[in-house]
Amino acid sequence: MTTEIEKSAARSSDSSDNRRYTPGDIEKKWQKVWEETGQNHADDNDPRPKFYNLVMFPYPSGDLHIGHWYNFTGVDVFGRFQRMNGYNVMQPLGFDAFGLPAENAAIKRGVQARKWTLSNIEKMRSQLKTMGGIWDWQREVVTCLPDYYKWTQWLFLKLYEAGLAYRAKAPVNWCPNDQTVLANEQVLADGTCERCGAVVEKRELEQWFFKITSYADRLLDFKEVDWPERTMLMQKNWIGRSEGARVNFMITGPDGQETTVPVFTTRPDTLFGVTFFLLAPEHPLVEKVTTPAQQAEMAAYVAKARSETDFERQSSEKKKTGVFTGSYVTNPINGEKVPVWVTDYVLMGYGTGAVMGVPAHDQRDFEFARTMGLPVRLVYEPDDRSISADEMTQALVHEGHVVNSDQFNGLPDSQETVKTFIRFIEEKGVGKAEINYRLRDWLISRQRYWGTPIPMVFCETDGIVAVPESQLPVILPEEVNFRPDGVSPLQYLPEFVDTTCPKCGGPARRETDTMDTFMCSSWYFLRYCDAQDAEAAYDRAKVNRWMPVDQYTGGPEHATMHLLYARFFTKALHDMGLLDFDEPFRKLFHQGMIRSEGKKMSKSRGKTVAPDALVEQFGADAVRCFLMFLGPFDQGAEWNDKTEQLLSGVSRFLNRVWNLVQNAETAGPPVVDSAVEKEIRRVTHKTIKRVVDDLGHWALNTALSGLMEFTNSLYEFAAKQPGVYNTPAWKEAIETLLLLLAPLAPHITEELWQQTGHTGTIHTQRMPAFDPALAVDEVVTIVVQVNGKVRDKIEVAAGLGEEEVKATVLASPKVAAAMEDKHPKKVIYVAGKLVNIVV
RNA sequence: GCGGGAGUGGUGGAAUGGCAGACACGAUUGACUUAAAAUCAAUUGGAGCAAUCCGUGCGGGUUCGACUCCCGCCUUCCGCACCA
Repeated sequence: MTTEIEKSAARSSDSSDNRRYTPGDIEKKWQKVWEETGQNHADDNDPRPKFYNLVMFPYPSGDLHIGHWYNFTGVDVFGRFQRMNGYNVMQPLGFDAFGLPAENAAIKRGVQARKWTLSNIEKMRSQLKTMGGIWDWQREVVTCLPDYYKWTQWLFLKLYEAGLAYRAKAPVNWCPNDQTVLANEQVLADGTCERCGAVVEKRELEQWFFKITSYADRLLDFKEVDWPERTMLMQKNWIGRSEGARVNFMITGPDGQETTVPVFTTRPDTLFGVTFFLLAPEHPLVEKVTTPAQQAEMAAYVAKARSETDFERQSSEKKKTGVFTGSYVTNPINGEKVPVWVTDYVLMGYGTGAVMGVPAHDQRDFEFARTMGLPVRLVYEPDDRSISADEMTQALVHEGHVVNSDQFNGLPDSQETVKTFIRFIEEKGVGKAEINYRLRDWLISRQRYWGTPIPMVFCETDGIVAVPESQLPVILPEEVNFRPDGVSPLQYLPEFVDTTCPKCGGPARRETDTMDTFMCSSWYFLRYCDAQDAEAAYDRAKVNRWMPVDQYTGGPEHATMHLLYARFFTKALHDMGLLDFDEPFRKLFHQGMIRSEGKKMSKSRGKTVAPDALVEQFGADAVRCFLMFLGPFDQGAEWNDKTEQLLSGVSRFLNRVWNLVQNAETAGPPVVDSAVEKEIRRVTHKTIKRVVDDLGHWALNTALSGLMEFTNSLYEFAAKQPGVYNTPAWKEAIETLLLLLAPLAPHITEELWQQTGHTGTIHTQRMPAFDPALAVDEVVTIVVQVNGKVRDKIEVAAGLGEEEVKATVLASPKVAAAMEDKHPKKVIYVAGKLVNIVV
């Protein structure tokens, strides 16, 4: 008889048992060991094949939230998996450290942007270390430090030398209240300033651009990459290639002077249908061709268009508006004169800023014609019915055959017809075939302080002069005063602005704009290959050792920004002879995002959840598994009150894995039952197949459920036959479980690996090899259907032939009952799976 | 408007055209406990006493057989959006 006190004592000693799973201690212990043994550093000279596992680096916003953890855990699981497949995995991390939030913190709270950023990095790095990732910290890059941005400046100079950087006037977002330029992200969807709510205006400023448009066609070529279809499609749409023609019209101004105005059109086959001509409000000819009688109305219209936000102006719901210039243009194909109008639906930034109006066959032109009472002339007619221009309610697009077009009448609506027209205008010398892109040149100037200074000076005698390489880096001053007056605070620092011209030695001013932060992220993956190089941006041999990136992981929101810029950079550097390849990222994967209240979890958007408390309570392994168990990695997850409940499931699972190993320690001697051992081996090898496949294609949630099922069946084996403990098959099973789980839960598996008598780290072991012979089923369950409905399930020996299986099925009483004495018309047989009897 | 995803129990989610709901969460019950937590065991899509029937956003179709393929819708998320 045990007393209550004794029981209680047993319980409390049980709870302090040192064989209990205590993630906190285990995780700290192993993280220290891993760091000391340097096992996460990828050596350049390692003979194993390389695997460059890259994740989009974070912005150091202040603290690491659960969304970061989700992202980085998935990447780390994949990297660890590849390492266990025998690769020399390089998995670096760094910080994209220039950008607006630091500057806003400086303005609002008076902290120095640099200090704010570096302390955030410090904090995030230490938070990140608790997840036990294989980040190669020796390769860390921080883009706001001079030893990095020196080379960003150097790359700018290289692009400038190659003729890929130029300076031009361009409109920027201007807040009249704050007296400052805003980034596009700071302009809200309704066109107001995110800080003060004032309506944002456009201003023309001299800006630096990169000629990304000259790479448009190269960027449309995806032959060398294995990317998600949708990402390539987004880039294709963004680049927006359209084939067509440039056609020259002749405007006669009020002074009688003639000026050639080209238009771009994808439909030169509708040239006979032109009934008016349109100019964008910003078009340089507007003032010149407007007659005195129209001047006042035109000036008002242009001023209004300029003051409108892109959002207001580009709404397709908006009614068509416009003003007649009073002038006429000559259609080169038939010599007809048509009126020239100005309208805001023609954009200065696309094509030539001038458009030929073909209302019969373009919906926008049709609406414009109806609003302004302009004529509509059909140059295509449907093949099966006749229509009249007066009765049309919408434009006729891509239908019928050519009419009212002289010798072209009767041609079908086709690419061939378009080409026929292009040949004609080329022969006449009034135009030529042309390809146009939606893509614009990349504007990299920012009237901001916290960014890489543009290494250029302005000299009165020599004009724009590049800072020589030997004078790099152009250091960004740390102490500045912020004044909300629309210019970079750098302009108020004479010690920064005033310099001497590198060419003539005379007085010169430095460029005070800084670079778009996308510049920093367009080459960081190269710097990781040689992060500590003080002599060069990167060593060619080292970059060749690691590039291209084998696996790149990041959010889909970067499809048309960062991913396009980085490809452009790589191609441009390749063409300058600075790289041996021209595609940076071989494989791409977009992880989903953790959302709260439907929106991406991020500090700038409000609510975030910190992982620290969860890690403290359940351990990093449990949090890692939990996040990966939420669903497919590319789907992300909604974070709400119920989400965290799922953590207890994986936490229990890890405890069960732990206890499974402890139970074997206290179990008696093995009792060998060859049939049971065979069964254990079968389950083990089926699991290897499943989990390895899943880990290989990012199905991390099902990899985990496979391991849970495996663990559950091991418990069942042990419950049925306690003698299985410590049999060779059992040991193989436990070893397999630990190896397969290691990428997901690195700490507990390392600890148990040691406990089960292994030496050396589990993480550099190879993944267990799948042996198909051991995974073969001996007995299979055949599903029996009658007319497609399941009526019975029959167990048969796996090798049984078709006829024997059918005979067994037909002998089933349940099947007989379902068949109701009818004769089988047809019997479908799927080997090892199913028999369907059709009666 | 165009392009691309996604719609499955109370919840997160599984399912090479072949047993819908694996694996978990939650819930209910039981064991252990003075009690709770933890753990273990059982049940858990709906209806029905049952045999059985009904169920993967909606409507059609292909097929012996459809969550899966095809056509037409609806809802929702993402990207682009007056691009000539």
